[in-house]
Amino acid sequence: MVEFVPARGIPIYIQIRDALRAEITGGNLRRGQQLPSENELAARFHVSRMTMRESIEGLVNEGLLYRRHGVGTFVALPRPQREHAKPTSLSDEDDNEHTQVKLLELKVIPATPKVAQALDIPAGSHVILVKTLHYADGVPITVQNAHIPYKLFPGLLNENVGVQHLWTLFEKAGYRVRRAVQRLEAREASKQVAHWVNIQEGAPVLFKECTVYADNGTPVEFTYCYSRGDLYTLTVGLERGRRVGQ
Amino acid sequence: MVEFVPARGIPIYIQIRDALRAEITGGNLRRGQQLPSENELAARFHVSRMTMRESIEGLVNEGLLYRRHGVGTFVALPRPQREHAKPTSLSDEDDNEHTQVKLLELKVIPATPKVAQALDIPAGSHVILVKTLHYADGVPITVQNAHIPYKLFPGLLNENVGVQHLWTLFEKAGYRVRRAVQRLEAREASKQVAHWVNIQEGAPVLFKECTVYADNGTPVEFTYCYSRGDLYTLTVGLERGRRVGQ
DNA sequence: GAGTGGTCTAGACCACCCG
DNA sequence: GGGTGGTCTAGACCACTCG
Repeated sequence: MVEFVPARGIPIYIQIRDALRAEITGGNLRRGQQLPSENELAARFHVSRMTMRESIEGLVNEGLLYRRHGVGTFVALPRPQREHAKPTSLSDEDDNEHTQVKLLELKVIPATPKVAQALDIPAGSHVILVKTLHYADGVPITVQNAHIPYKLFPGLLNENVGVQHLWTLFEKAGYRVRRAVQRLEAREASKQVAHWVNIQEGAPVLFKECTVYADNGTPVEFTYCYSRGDLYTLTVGLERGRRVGQ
Repeated sequence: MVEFVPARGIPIYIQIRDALRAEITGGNLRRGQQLPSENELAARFHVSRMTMRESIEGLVNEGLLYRRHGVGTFVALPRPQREHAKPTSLSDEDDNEHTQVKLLELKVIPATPKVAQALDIPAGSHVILVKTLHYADGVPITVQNAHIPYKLFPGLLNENVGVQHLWTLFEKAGYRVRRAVQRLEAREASKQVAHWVNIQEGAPVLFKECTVYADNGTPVEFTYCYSRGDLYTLTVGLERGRRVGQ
């Protein structure tokens, strides 16, 4: 935490933040340990205290540090799991190498009333349906029906849908994905779902409805998912808002 | 957004933030509308630009505004639902007046290995078991088994458990609840669960495991929940971290 | 009282976007 | 080029906690 040569091009407060994060996750700073005061850190890194605070702020938001007014700044425990849970457009943890995705259908259809409402478009508008089957270790786990407003992404049909996350395509089109709302239920498998994921009709499935929003609030995706109850666990990290209402 | 008399005792940036939030949610500022520049707002509220930015920052984090470098600050759509989803220690949306909670059991037991691991305490340590049944509109929906390290809250047994959220009790004891991790599955109802929520054995239930952490990273609660699949929907808001990795 | 984090100022220069 | 947000400074005073 002593030697520090700022690079050009990258904001200093981010460089300091990265340096501190490395110290913490690397184990040089132990859990519960108190950091030097903001003034001392600012002097050590040769920046103003405001800049130093900006660095610390980010780590507090990440949950790596916490502050106590009038006392000091401390190292929190390592993050329990995948916090800052990025909402993902697929089945939430499909990033590892043991998962595969198979494209079942890709076509333009009129939006059902429910889909239209979720996407905030007129009922019957064109939406792109992306139906996929998701495997883990070769076993089919999840059937997913994603709906995307055709107007927002008219070029989507030419892209490599199913291979990349839909999100990647959204960002290419200039929509920064920011929020998602999921609704979760336990249901009985319909005949169709049972067929796809290879279980008995009526067996429990985790049903998920998910609406994804860009940072300007536009809904960009509405998805139904059906996952095998016996093989699928959805993990969600929740965080309390920062300084909200205070 | 013009007249503004700062009150004493409350930080100005919070007062400005509240004023702006009211403008937005009140509908005076429409979605997509551009706000005056930071400089102009600072002048209007008679504060420095840094203070003005602090106000805006919070609203951006809440998702009410978004910024575009070199362009301006804009009003996002109203929040889709209960974003900033506070993790709640109960079944997640038990705040309204149509829900009741019945205390089934309250006792100290030795921690099972799984509970001990989740709470980061030695196996067999004392934990407080709070078993509750949650009703919506008079219908039993959820059975919950909450486990709390006895060492952290030795006085909990004397409190009005079951009436207030456990969280309230945590905060009284000086633990600020900050994060939670939930694991969700669809399962078949066991005979016991089926009995409590009045469904057939084998019917689908939403199973939830939840670990709750204080802001210093200490696990304060580990909970199992079983909810009727046909009547219960869990809604979760996800947000992308701010400036994470950037 | 001494030290900490919390708030706030009045400037500055930079990076980005647009016409 | 002109306006926007992004970064940064070198101070100041306040509110909180603890010994």
